Amino acid sequence: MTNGTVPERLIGAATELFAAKGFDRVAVQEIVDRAGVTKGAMYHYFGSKDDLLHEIYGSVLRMQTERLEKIASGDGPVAERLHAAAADVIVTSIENFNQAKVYFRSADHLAEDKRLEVRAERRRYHERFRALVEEGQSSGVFRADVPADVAVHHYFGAVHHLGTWYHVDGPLSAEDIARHYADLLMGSLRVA
Amino acid sequence: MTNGTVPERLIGAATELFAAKGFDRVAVQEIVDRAGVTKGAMYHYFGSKDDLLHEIYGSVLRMQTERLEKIASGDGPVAERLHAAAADVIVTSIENFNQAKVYFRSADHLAEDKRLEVRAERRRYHERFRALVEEGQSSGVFRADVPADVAVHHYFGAVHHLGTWYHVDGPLSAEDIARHYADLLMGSLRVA
Amino acid sequence: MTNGTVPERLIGAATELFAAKGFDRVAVQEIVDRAGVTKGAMYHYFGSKDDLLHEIYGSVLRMQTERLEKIASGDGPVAERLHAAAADVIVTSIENFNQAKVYFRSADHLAEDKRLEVRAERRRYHERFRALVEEGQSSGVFRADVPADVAVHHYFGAVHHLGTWYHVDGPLSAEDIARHYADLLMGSLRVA
Amino acid sequence: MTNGTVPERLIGAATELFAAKGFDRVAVQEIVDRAGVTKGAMYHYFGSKDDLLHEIYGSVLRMQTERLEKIASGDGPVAERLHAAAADVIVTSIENFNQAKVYFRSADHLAEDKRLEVRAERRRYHERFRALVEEGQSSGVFRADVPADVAVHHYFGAVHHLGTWYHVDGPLSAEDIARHYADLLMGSLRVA
DNA sequence: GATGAATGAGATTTCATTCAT
DNA sequence: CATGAATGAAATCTCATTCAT
Repeated sequence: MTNGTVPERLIGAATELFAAKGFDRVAVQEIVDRAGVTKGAMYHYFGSKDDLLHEIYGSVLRMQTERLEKIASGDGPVAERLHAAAADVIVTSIENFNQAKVYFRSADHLAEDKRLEVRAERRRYHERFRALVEEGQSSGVFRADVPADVAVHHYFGAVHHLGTWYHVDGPLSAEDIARHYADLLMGSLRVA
Repeated sequence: MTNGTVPERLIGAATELFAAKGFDRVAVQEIVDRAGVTKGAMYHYFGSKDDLLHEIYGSVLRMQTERLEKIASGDGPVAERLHAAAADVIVTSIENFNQAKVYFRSADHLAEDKRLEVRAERRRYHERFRALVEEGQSSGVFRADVPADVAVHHYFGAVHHLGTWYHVDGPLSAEDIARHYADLLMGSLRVA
Repeated sequence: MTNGTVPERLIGAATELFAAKGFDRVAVQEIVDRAGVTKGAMYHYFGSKDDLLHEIYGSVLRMQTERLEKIASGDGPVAERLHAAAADVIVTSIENFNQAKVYFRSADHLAEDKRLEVRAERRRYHERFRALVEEGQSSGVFRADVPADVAVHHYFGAVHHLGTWYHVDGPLSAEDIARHYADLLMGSLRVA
Repeated sequence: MTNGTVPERLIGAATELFAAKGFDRVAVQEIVDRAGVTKGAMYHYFGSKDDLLHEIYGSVLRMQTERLEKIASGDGPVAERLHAAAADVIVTSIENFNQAKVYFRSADHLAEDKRLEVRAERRRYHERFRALVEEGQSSGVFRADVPADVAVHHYFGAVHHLGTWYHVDGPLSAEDIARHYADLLMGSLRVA
């Protein structure tokens, strides 16, 4: 972890450590040791340990929001767009597994102001996804007896949980999981 | 929080605080203050802060394992038993929401020895649930193109996520959520 | 500095150090070293370094307020009461010289809430003293062409300055200084 | 604070900040931010943060010493010269209120070598003022039962205290205060 | 002349745990 | 049974200063 600029190395070290042990279990000293710099350097670039988390958090959130936006606003049938979106979030989460793990498990460790900011962005993401589900429900493609909100929470629960059981070097590739998860989602929404 | 025996009060206080803030954000002092006792008393009954978590953790796990065992070993059709199990875990999680939240989010905060013990128990639970799914797959009631393991992880991801969005005083009752979640699971496993 | 209870030793050590070097120049570590305890012990008894200052500050302020109250509300002629009050504050400041030095120089190092509390108390003290001066002015014993407020600030400036030049083992006793200072005050207020 | 040469801007910024918060509560970063330069620039012109204080300190001291010298060595009656000197120090302190505040409150924050230098200069100032008082005492114009030293300390205590209560935009002008303070001094020295 | 990244030492505070009573 | 004083290690963060550019 001694390649790249100092801030990059710090973000990298923090990502690995937060992913492995959780925000509260990582000391600033560990982060800077792994990045090969001193604490002073870290506080030169980041206002606080929280800032580091916020940065990691924000970059995942931004990426996933952008991708969802692009996929959701495509022009295929809604079932295809939802399937693509559902699979894409898995693939990108696994490709950036450490970042995603940090994102999935450290939501509530941000300080007040940043928490609000992030929560608003998350809500936008959730709503965009829900809109896809609702679109399918209105057009009769998806079952409508389950609230779209509940279905979305259900699915993202599954996604967030990936971090606790999936192993990159296990038998299932990112694409396998993506396909299975998306299939489960599509199946669960099929009209009876 | 001044009713019941001292250990009960301590468990109660710890449950509320761990659920609200997460294990690492709660000081032993807060717990004993809320329980109306002193630190000495806490260390008289519990060996460590970790022990307190372990206790809460264990009681949820034990209860859910017992209930799953009873439901899974019933004699109705497998689809009914799976639906009942899936709904039951939601209802009991919501009925003991704070305990469940602690269970859902503080898995990795246990010390090494207890972590192993708990992990083994969790695995048994997971395997019992998976056996139900496999039973349905073998008998052709459920789709078999998605590994049972993946389906179970998918579902319990959704369940664990409840703690981050569900509110007891919201518009949906425990039974509503239970039915929706179980329906989504059954739908997702239906043969195409 | 290893006699007395732990909080007493801490207050004692802090008083000496704050008096000698000023609040900001004293590390908590120095205080606890001198008191012969650990930092943990200090934070067991005092919420912060500020608290320690507040305690010292408050005890001086309380003592001087009480003494002024008693002297001012006596029943001799106003000139005698003012002279006694002016001399008394010198004597007690010198008797508790370190405490007084801390009080005189570290006013603005308190945190916001405590600063307001202390400022209010100081104002009451100032006003009680000013009332004495005004009483003498109304009754024609003191010159009235100098605002009482200004005269009081003038005198207490002199008093607060004691800490920067007076030495307990110098040629002048507390009583000498007290008499001279009070004489200067009385002289300055004499009608022309 | 972006007019003047870089060193001037630095001195200006430091004066305001030291006056407002005290030397130890001001970070070098704040000073350079307010002056609109970088830390490198500051260390180019000044050897240390201490140096900045020393500069401010020295300029007040030099100015007041010069003015006292001129007034004291005039040829009017000693009472007039003392009154003029006493009033002048007030007026110039208020005209340069921030500088004076820094001077009044940050005496002991200088490093060893500079502290000695400054202390010597202060003593000369004190002695020149005391000489005036003694001159009046010898010639019988002032009371001689109070040591001149004590009277001078008394007066400069009052002067130094100005920084803690006087507000430039309050009801009393610099000249008002100057007159009152000088009157109090003269009154206090009058022979009984 | 001037920059600003980086240091390294030290600041205050927190906290799970122990132990004499 | 229970107390609460005390520990000691570690946590986050600050800051004057240096130095390669």
